[in-house]
Amino acid sequence: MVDSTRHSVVAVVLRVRDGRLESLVRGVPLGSGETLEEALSRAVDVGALAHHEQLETRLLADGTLATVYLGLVPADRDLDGDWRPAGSDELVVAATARLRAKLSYTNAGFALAPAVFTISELREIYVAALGHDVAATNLQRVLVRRGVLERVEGVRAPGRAGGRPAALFRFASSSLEVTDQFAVLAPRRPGSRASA
Amino acid sequence: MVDSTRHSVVAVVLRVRDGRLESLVRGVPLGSGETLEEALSRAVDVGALAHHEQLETRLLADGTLATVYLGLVPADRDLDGDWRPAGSDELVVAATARLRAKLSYTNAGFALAPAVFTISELREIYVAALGHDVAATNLQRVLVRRGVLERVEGVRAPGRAGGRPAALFRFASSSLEVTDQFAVLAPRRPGSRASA
DNA sequence: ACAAAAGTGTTAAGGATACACCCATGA
DNA sequence: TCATGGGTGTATCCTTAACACTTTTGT
Repeated sequence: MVDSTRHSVVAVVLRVRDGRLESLVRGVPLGSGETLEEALSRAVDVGALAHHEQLETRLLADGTLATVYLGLVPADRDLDGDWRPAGSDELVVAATARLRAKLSYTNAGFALAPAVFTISELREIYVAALGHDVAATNLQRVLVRRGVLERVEGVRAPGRAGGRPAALFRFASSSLEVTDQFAVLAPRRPGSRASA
Repeated sequence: MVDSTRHSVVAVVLRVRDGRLESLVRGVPLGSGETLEEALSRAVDVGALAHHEQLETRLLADGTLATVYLGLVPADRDLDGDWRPAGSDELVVAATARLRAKLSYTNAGFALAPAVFTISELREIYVAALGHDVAATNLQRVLVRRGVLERVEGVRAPGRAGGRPAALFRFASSSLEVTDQFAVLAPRRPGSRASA
């Protein structure tokens, strides 16, 4: 047994700030007898992440075997580091792709949004993360229908330009849940209304 | 640097045989300087797999860090080994879950089906892999609509009990493709008919 | 009154399941 | 001609994007 391939854990963290998707990449070598999750928590403050999941394990250019994680930080939480616009870095692209997919069929938005928000604010986050326009009307309808969003007491006062006060919402759950079962060919499930 | 955590590559291979989903699990230690794919090809005959993809990397009970792959073998190809009914093994369960998901939104069936088949035969494969009943009518319609299946010349003669001869089909592609863009909130894509 | 922002009602289109019915073959 | 397996036509349901219209505020 030679001291063969070195192994490391890389965190690719994403957040939306000022209407832009930003990324932060950090890696640490995997310690002897250390868990992947333990190494991850050395690489980044896991407490600041509302959600994280493993992406893939790949051989980096420098010959180390890296297990890559995707982490998401809510808009109202701070995590300092070298944040950059989510660009063309290969790992960041993979992480972004995963995020976009999950925004479509899970409640992953909870991990990017602040605790309480208006539909307009949520729309900005989705636009930045998805990279294409999203209609506020449909965003609300889809997420409410799926039981992902819940109304919160009160409204947000309009700005200096006026306008109707906006209703406040929050995500019903703060852990990842699949909300759109894309199970084609499945028998029709009769009483499949939201059970909550 | 101690000779820290050992790393291995595990192949979880699935196939459908006699209407049942079967699994084969094989693992090898990752050699020094060896690629994950190289180790995989030592663990199993990759040439017999119509498709394979990485599942996850996890710490096994014995303390080795294992990168797990899912492999799929077509019904008309042979790969010997200790095939067992796909059961409750944790890795096999994870692999089965991934397979079921991919059967819904990709053309993954190509990796389980023989080169040419009737809809009935394909239905048996889907039933075994998905674990629930599938209507032949809808299976055909969904897959043909998506451009996943193609007609092949000729028909299969009926058995001794009679019946109409069955049309033959094949998969249009033999590499994994996403056929159902579950992209909710996306603007309507106008000319998105099959481009082939 | 008017502009601006938010929210609701309604329409239309597409995808998918279910089911009734027609087709082709062997005995 | 009847049973059997295969295939097509059609109806219905559901989800969702689009858009017009109403509501509520500030100036």
